Amino acid sequence: MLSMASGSATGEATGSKAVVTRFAPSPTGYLHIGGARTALFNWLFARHHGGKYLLRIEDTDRVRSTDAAIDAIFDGLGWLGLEGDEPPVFQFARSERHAQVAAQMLENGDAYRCYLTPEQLAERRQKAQEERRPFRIDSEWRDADPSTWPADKPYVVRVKARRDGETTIDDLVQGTVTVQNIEIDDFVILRSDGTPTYMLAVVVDDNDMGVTHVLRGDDHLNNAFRQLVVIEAMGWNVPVYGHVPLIHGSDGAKLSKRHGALGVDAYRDELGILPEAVFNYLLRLGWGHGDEEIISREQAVEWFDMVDVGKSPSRFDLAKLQNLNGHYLREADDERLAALVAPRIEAPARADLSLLARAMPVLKVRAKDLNELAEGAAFLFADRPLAMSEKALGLLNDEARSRLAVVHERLSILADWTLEGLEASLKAMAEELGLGLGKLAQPLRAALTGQTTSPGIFDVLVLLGREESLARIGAQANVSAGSQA
RNA sequence: GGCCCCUUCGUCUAGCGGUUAGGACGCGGCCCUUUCACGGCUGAAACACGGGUUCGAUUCCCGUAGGGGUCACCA
Repeated sequence: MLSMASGSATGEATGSKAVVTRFAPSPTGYLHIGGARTALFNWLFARHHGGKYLLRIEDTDRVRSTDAAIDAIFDGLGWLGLEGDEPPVFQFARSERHAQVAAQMLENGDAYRCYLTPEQLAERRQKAQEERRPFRIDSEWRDADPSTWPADKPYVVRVKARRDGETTIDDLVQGTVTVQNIEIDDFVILRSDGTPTYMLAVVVDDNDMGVTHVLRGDDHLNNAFRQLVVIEAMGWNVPVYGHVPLIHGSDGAKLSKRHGALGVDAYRDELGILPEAVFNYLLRLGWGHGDEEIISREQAVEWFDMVDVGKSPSRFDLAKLQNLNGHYLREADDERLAALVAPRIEAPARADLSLLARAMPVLKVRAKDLNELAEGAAFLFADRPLAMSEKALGLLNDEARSRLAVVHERLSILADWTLEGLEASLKAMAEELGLGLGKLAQPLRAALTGQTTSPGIFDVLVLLGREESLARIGAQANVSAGSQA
């Protein structure tokens, strides 16, 4: 048995030990953005301190855990580059060990068999509510002599939490938090079917895995006090805790799976976001380093520490993520982007990777996600006759079409089909006609891309090549009004 | 409701007793310009409220209000 009236976990206690962190998701759904950030912080903290970052799948809830979810979680972590340093631990596989610990606690008198039925509990709970007084488990089995334990009735094993004194946790994020022990209930550690609950398993596994720092969402802060009961009963080392505030939706409500929280796979597949953008965005959500905004992985490892994690919850802001994504898109390798964008193009059969990669430098500056990139690239692979947008059509009036005829004529005899050659030729043409370059460029853009916006017109001409360009211009250049193809 | 936590521009944040309260996203304007972007410049925009402590509070303390979390044989 440990100390008397109180237990405590201090931040300094393990300062000299090698850091071991862990991310322990329950596989009941995809890896959502909040979980991803928790994983990120654990990874970063371990890297920063030269420690280890482990993964544990909390699958003790056999009904809600699925293999698909496990795959989705590993998939998401892999995408973000947050794989564990060792093979993941599957909690359910360790249930025998958990039961052993429960037995040990039973033997030491730190836990007891409780024969209260769920119905009895529900009844008491309801009664407490009706009388408007706080409900606390107060099992008559708590102090029953083991010799009176029925052998043939179902029971759960409850921890025997002390009812006097208080417990303090020195949290890396939340600071000093103290709770009266009377608030900590005799929670269940072993279900009536003999399987361990999360509250037991998490403590046993963290201990056995040598976890020194437990960094997780602050929805677990209250749980930490309960887990301390088991830790103290077993005489184990108390880990350093760091409870990170949750991420809320843009409306301020808790970001849950039914309130707009997407899996990281959705950011990748549906929104076309790059992993480095998610990494950077999540890093800055709840953590800051002066005025720094664009932070590389390496820089993050160097700078990250829990003392800089804020105590207040933050809202998820998609616009900022997209802005960041635009930045990383512009920095990204063109071949890589081409490969990512090709599957998103309408006519994938014609999405020539090398052309796409060549076009990428002028395409990526005007996109903030892969979908926009694909839209911007679509004209490169469009079939003739080109589909014209409303606005593009509006640009192609009689006057414009007759100018296109001139352009077609002149370009068809242009020897130097390069950026420089085309620019010189078109500028000369505009000057001869007494027009601004825009008067020529806009109709030309419409004819070549079917849109009113595109990369620079000379780039478009070069990318499409002489033959295709002339064909597209020719299709729209006409002296007879109304012809559209 | 009990317990715990939180509160700087709309959002993410810097600040750690004395600042014209800084940066970023978003929004407005200007510049660049063949369109759209990018980029550059620039504008509007915040210390929730009330008491203290102090020569002086955004910063420290206490309330109030608001927000969040948690109260399972889920994790």
